Amino acid sequence: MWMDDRSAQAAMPEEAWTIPEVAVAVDLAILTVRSGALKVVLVERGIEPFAGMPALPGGFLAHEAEDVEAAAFRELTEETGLSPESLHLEQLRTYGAPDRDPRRRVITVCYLAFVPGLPSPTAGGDAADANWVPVDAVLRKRSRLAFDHKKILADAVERARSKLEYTTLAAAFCPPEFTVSDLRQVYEIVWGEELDPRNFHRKVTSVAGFLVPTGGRTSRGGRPAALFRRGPAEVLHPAILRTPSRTGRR
Amino acid sequence: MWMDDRSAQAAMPEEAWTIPEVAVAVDLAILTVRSGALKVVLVERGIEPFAGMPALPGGFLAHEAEDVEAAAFRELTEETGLSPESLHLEQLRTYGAPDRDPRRRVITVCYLAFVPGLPSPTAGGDAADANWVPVDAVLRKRSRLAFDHKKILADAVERARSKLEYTTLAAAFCPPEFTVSDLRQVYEIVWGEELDPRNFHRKVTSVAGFLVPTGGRTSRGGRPAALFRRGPAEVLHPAILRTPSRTGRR
DNA sequence: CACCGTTATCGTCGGTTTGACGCGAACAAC
DNA sequence: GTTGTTCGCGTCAAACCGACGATAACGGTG
Repeated sequence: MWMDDRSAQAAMPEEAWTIPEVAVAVDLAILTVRSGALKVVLVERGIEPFAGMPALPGGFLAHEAEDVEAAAFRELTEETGLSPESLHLEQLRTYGAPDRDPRRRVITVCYLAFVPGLPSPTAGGDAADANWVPVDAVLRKRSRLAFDHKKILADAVERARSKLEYTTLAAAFCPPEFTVSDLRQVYEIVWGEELDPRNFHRKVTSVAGFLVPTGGRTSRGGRPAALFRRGPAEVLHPAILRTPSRTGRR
Repeated sequence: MWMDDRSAQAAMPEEAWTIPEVAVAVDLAILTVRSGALKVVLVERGIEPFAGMPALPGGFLAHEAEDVEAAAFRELTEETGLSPESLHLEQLRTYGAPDRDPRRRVITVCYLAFVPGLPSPTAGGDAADANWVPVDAVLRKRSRLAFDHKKILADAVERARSKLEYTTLAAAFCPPEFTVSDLRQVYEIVWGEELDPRNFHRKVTSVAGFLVPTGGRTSRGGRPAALFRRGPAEVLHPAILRTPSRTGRR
């Protein structure tokens, strides 16, 4: 407590208790849509524990005074080379099980970055490798990640999926000019679910401020499709919900 | 990082850098519905900093190995005397701004407890007082809380409000047998918004598994109302949404 | 008992959103 | 021209919404 802890430390001589300090880390679930798949940046650990095993990028605070979110941005920049200006970076959750690191006590504040256009990560430091990896392969039963990173990744993916329901974020994964089909593919890739092209078209075009028609058209085999640019809206009104069977909630 | 941090520490001699350690606290937004109002447990700080100022209950980890969620449960039990069996306790967010505590670096993992039937808190330790306080009074412009606790409380209240939209939690704040009006009052109190009794009645009675009629009736002035028990459902299908004007989204 | 105020419950109405799906338009390839 | 493909419009029934009228069933008052 801010005040002395009156019950847990009551039996202890007062001068024996000092505020415990633990190592604080940040971990990053950096997600993107690439080559038709939802992918995450994984590094291969070069040192123990879990040497050789894939893990989420992350690290300890650089110094005692570093802001946690700043540490997340710093790690993101270091791992991906991305300049963090136009970045969706949001706190996911803090994982603090006492045994999550076999060496010592570590609690990790996890952040989710779900952004397009990131470059390929470059392995460095104690990371033997760093790559974009398809999420569905990582989340399969047999696949393993270091620490509790598989659970963290699962939480991050669920958060990313639900963000598409309520925000216009999906359009950011499309080229500057894109068709409704391009946009639909982003949804299908992230949700892992096929959507009816006609109903999807009706929904996205009826949300004010989501799509701005450019007048242009593209053709890729069938009837030419109208081109759109991203509109000013950031929230979807109404939302584009997944089928309830896939989420459990709602 | 799990591996050495290759850029932030690159300029430093390798042996000069050790993993920084910070104090980790938990803070609790313990919300309930009491005497017709949404209330939160606040303590009055007995020591600096912010001595004499109201604050959320919370505290540092008892020892280096204590689980974070266990620390939250421990603090909850200490402050309220509640046995934490049937408890909704969920992680809200971690607040880690470097200057949030004027004395030293502290990051705090915040939890939300939104449960009925808690006893009155008993002040102790360095807390000069502990009480249930109406949330709306605390969130007013002129009101102040220690540290960043006002922001934390605002986040907690928003979370609690949205939980009523998607879950059957509100029924837990009603007696074992209750009327639709009892349930509606919970919604109105938490949301700070009046609801149409007729539409509310239609909605809650049409959600499968939410309410189970007991056959009994109560009378409190007007026409006797049917009595219900809580049903097995935990999620609301369809959801009972607030009017969009109050939330911004949707 | 008649009446009234109050609350509960049912029902109606028009509007919106939904999923399922038919259909023709507009292209490319052959 | 024919075929295959994608696109985009339209239809339909079902679900759901907010607004609100109407009635039922009390307790209280005259």
